[in-house]
Amino acid sequence: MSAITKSNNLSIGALSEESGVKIETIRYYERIGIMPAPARRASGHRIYGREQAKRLSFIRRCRELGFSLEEIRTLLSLVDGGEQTCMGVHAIVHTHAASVKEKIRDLQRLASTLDAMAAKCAQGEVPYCPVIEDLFDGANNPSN
Amino acid sequence: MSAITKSNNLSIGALSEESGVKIETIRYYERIGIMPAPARRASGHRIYGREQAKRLSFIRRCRELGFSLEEIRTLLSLVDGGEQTCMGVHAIVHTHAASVKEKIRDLQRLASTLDAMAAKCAQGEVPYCPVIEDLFDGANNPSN
DNA sequence: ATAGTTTCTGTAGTGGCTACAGATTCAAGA
DNA sequence: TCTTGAATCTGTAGCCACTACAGAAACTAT
Repeated sequence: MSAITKSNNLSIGALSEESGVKIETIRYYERIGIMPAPARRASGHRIYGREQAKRLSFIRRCRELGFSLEEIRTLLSLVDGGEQTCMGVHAIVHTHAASVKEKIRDLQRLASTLDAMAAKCAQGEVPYCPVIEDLFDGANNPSN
Repeated sequence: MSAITKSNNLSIGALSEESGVKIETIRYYERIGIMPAPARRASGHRIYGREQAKRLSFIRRCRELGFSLEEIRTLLSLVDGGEQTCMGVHAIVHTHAASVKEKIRDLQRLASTLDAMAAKCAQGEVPYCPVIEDLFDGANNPSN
């Protein structure tokens, strides 16, 4: 909205605030080569332009979607190299979506096991707990 | 089942095999104090007994349920201190279950966003991708 | 001039392992 | 007994994606 915050010469602090990415993280991204080294003032302070601000926001959105920095690197290299196709992007998105869904299934299994445990456990204030017993004696092991 | 594998003097390798926890991880658990330092042979090789084997299996099961080592440490200190109550255990299990469920919700939101992205993307083999556009131009930002 | 904020570089810590390197020790066969 | 190969030992460094410092320099405002 405000024209001021969309200035063309951003300090790292301004960029941080605008993008929601912490200063240290921005420098980290530069160090690992996922953000390009920006121009510098005579003093050595970094200055960023619109281009870089967009790139950083792209990275942040991808991170929020759970993409790894390696995946993001690949995505960005497609863009940078101009070899970007829907096919390539789709493959990455699809693979990532599949792994997210797998993780959901894992966690759902976990959650129901934990609920079952908690249900057993809630009953008493006695100094012996069936949950601990189960975990110690191998509740998941049919041979016991 | 076999009496042999349930021997009383386990080498670290035997313990590893029995518990399904890698040798390096067992040593790591010892280093961080979640497993007690075992007896040693004259040569310095570690020897474990039933007690420790049970403890390690307990830890492994807890890890499979997604408990952090800190949570496990707390659980174990309740057991070790004899202060174990259903209440205390229940609190830990319940808190953990809640955070698992929260993570599930997060991931479900992610998954549907990713699906929506993939759906847009699957269409063409052209060198411009709507997904990349969205991510670059701030699809989630209503002010754009 | 001075105070307070921002930025700079470099390094180390987080969790939960995992992977080495290089030295010893063990177990089994000839 | 000797030898070979497997197991174990210690210690350190790497993984991911940051985060948190320390100490110095440079900005901004009064």
